[in-house]
Amino acid sequence: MADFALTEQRLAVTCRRYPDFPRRLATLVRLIKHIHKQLHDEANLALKPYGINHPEYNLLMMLYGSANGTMSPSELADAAGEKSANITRLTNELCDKGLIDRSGSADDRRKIELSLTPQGEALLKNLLPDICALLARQGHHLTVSEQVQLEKLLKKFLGGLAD
Amino acid sequence: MADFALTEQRLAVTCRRYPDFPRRLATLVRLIKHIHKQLHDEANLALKPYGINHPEYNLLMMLYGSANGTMSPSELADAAGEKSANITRLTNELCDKGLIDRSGSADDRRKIELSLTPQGEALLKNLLPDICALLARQGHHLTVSEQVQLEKLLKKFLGGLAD
DNA sequence: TCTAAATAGTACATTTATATATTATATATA
DNA sequence: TATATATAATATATAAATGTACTATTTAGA
Repeated sequence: MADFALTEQRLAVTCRRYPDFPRRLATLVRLIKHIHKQLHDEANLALKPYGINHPEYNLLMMLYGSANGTMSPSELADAAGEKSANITRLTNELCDKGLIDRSGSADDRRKIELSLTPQGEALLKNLLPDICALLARQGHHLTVSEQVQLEKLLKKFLGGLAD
Repeated sequence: MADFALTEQRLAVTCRRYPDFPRRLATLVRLIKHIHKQLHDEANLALKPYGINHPEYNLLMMLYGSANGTMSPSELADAAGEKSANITRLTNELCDKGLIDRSGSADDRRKIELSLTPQGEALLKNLLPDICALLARQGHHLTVSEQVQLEKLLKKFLGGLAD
């Protein structure tokens, strides 16, 4: 892991050179970046044996968690935090792999409905034990109450970003 | 902003379908992803008028915060969380823009030393007020004590990811 | 000293992501 | 109804990031 102490050292130098620099907030931003990168890399590694990568897994899980089993490309884009143009490519690949299905919507013919195929569901059921284990391992340093607290603070942080 | 409530709804469905799914940790991971994306996008937007993007800004700030004003490409890669091959491209561009300087190291001729040019420093001093304002705005929902608490928890979380 | 292994950086090919423009359909309003 | 505007999805071109292989130099060990 990239030692975060070095980052803090750099922030100290930065504040010495530019005293107005908001050190605490900058620290938070860099922590988020480091954590995100680490989570992304570890997920990719865990998913490789199953032939998909992290963004693809995310799309599958969005569908798995949808209320009625289908989502439009733009809903998927919003849910997964991907640009809609990227969704076209990713869903193409997932279709090619036989993991999801495309079909035109009846009530709005501009829309497309995406859904998991039986193979897609089977793949998820296959890999979820590994992913659950990964998540458990990634969080094992935190007590439940710390997780709750962290969730609360992150939600508040995210809430403030919209304005 | 993508409403996080929808994400929570999807997680609820997921847990109903797959009860072993570690909902709390998955929530944390998705929060980190959402926040990271938002921070990244907002930074890019703020930096656009200055002719650089977020990754380029990060590299400049790593150099700005370095102890002696120089870093090697691999140190930069480590600090900024970029792959070394990507650093070559990014530093090429920053050189072309006249914002950083490349020079061979005297004691190890495999190494390259990168440093900010006067123009690079000037650009940073120019844009830092905007960036500081952005950071302040992004964190304005959090009290100082919440920021401290969040930093503590994120550090603990990051620490557990290395193992 | 000589050779093998390790390290630093980059070039090139490939993959992944984004921005912009285009097509088709739906909605609102004159 | 007719026309303008908005929305959904994608195609295409461009940009950004990654993986792999390669060169040059240094370090370690026979």
